[in-house]
Amino acid sequence: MRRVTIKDVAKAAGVSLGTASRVINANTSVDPAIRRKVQDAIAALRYQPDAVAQSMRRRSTRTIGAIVRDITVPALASFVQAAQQALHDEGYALLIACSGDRRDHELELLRLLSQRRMDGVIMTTAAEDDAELAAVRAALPMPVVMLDRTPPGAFDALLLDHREGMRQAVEHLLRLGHRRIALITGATGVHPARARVQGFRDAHAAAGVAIDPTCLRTGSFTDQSGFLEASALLGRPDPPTAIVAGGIDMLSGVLRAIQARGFAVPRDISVIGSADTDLAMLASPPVTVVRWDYAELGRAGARLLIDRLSGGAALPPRQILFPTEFISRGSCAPPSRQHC
Amino acid sequence: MRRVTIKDVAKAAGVSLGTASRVINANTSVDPAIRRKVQDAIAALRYQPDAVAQSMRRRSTRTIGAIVRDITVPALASFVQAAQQALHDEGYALLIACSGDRRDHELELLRLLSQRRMDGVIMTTAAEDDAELAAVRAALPMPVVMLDRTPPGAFDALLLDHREGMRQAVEHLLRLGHRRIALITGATGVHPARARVQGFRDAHAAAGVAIDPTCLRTGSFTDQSGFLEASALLGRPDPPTAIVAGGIDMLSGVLRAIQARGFAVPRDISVIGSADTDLAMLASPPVTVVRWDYAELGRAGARLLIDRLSGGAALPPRQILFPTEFISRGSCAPPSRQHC
DNA sequence: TAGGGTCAATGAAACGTTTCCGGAAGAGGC
DNA sequence: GCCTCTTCCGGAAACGTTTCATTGACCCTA
Repeated sequence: MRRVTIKDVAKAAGVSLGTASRVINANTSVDPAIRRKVQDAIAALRYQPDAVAQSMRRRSTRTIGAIVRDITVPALASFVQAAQQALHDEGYALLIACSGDRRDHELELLRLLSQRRMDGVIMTTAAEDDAELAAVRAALPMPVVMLDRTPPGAFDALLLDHREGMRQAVEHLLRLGHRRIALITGATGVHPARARVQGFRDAHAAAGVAIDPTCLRTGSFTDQSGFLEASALLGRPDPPTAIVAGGIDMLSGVLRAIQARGFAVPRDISVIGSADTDLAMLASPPVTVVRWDYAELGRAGARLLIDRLSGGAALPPRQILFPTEFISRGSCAPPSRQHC
Repeated sequence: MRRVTIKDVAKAAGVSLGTASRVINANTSVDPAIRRKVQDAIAALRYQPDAVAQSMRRRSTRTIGAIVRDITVPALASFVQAAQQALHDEGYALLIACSGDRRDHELELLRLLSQRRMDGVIMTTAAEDDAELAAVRAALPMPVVMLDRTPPGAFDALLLDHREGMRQAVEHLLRLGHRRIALITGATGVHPARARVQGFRDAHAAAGVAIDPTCLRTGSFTDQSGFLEASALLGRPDPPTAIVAGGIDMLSGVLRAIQARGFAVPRDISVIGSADTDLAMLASPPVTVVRWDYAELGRAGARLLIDRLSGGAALPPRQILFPTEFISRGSCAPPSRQHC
């Protein structure tokens, strides 16, 4: 059973290929009677245009590629879902790929997306300044929207104000009396880690409190890293009295480490997370977080891409900064005396 | 700057198109010297085959479509991620689409995936017996793997043994002395809800305990539904002494309802969840769950599809039943007297 | 040496669209 | 009644591959 093509439609309607195509794409004028006949043929044959052939001819796949660290992270999943929905509404589909924040995976995926002729790409990157990554990104023939990254070069970007969020979080802890605050975040080769470290410093500087450099842990953004760093911190003779998890999926690791050590939150240690989740809301006590709307980010990313794809190819790059919000819940308290 | 095509490669190497194609696809024999020349040309020009043109000609996109209820649900995200990884290893990409468990969304997405000539589809469905959905599914020209669904017709399927999992969970509660146990799950038009209800009945029957039909809530699988049903149950004069959340993202809703009512787990009410999550593990007390390996499911789904796509088109449909595991944690206790 | 058989390379067709170009037919103005 | 303009349709080219049928060269055998 052969697939029914536009040729079949044309034959059934007794018109030429070109005419059939014209009524399908409803752009130019065609005689109403003939249009009618073609539409009837389409309906009768259940004709569906072949998207691959259309892509071939139009040189556009109407598909966007997304490279994301790990779609298992709820925040990233909502981002992807929102982007997918917004893109869908505009007739675009979303191809997803997970890099695991690994440089070589990322390289391979970029190659893949370009070979598959994506119309656009939404991505994070494992390292903003890696030369090879930068070269490949720059050589990409389609528009790219960066998610919470600011690599050198002219890219549209969705940025979060982690700096201010972190500043508020640390300010809150300092006000409570904490003087040994730890920050666990990712490598400073990327915007969110850098911005958080800045906010961390900002708050300390404003309060005139010195930072213990060994309490500043910049490794990787994973849950596992959250667990390891927190375990190490808590195992020291002079553990911090508060830990800020500066990564969207690090909170669970930090909490596990705390649980494993038998520490109580917030009596023995105060905790602040980044990005809101079921876990943060329903833990007991509920966890204070710096949060933002990831779904809005997804929609904005789609918007950015669609703008570029519908005529705005030469627009200057736009970087949108999204606010973060400090939500105080029950996981912070003044430090207990024995730890001071 | 035109894209470099195989024609450019052929010209640069001084051979014909066909020859260039043959060395790229390395299938038939070609003179070593010529092969060398072509490979040099490819490297020099940085030629990348155009996947769209290849799809066009080969009649295969090497792309799989996934229709999933909501990728924000961690269990589904790990499924998707595992499937994507396994497919990627075989040279397939994954196009994702979220149906929100809405019948008409699902219909539209199926149309979309067929129009885009996906090589295969992995999907759930909002209703197994809906006539129109069934017709569209059956008319799909590519292999389909069902995720935890058993619609009529011959489909490969990944099934979970929710029945046995639920039986064990309820047995556990009955042993603890509970006599009013509520089950909140999705509509019985789909396998997981049906299987859970069966397991629920199995356990009661085995213990000779009667079921209060008003404690059997089959609505929809969402978090929100978990909240609403649990709120309603807890607001009754004779609330159940235990609630089983029979859906992968219902636990948070149920816990929120309990929290809102001011009930304590497990003193006032025992809780069991379905599918393991950070939330279940890190809540206090940690929540007893029926769990399984969603990533393994994803890999198996990819396997099923790849088998069919590489020669096994005529294989009889395979339905794989995956075990569930009952994990007892701290959220269940004997019912307190005042509720009995 | 003629003829059959192999091997490798060429050229062309095909995949299913869209779009451009030319031409036919009809309408309208003088 | 003729010329021009407009409208609409048909035919064909093009998008970038893969693959099929041909062809040409060469070797081996009778």
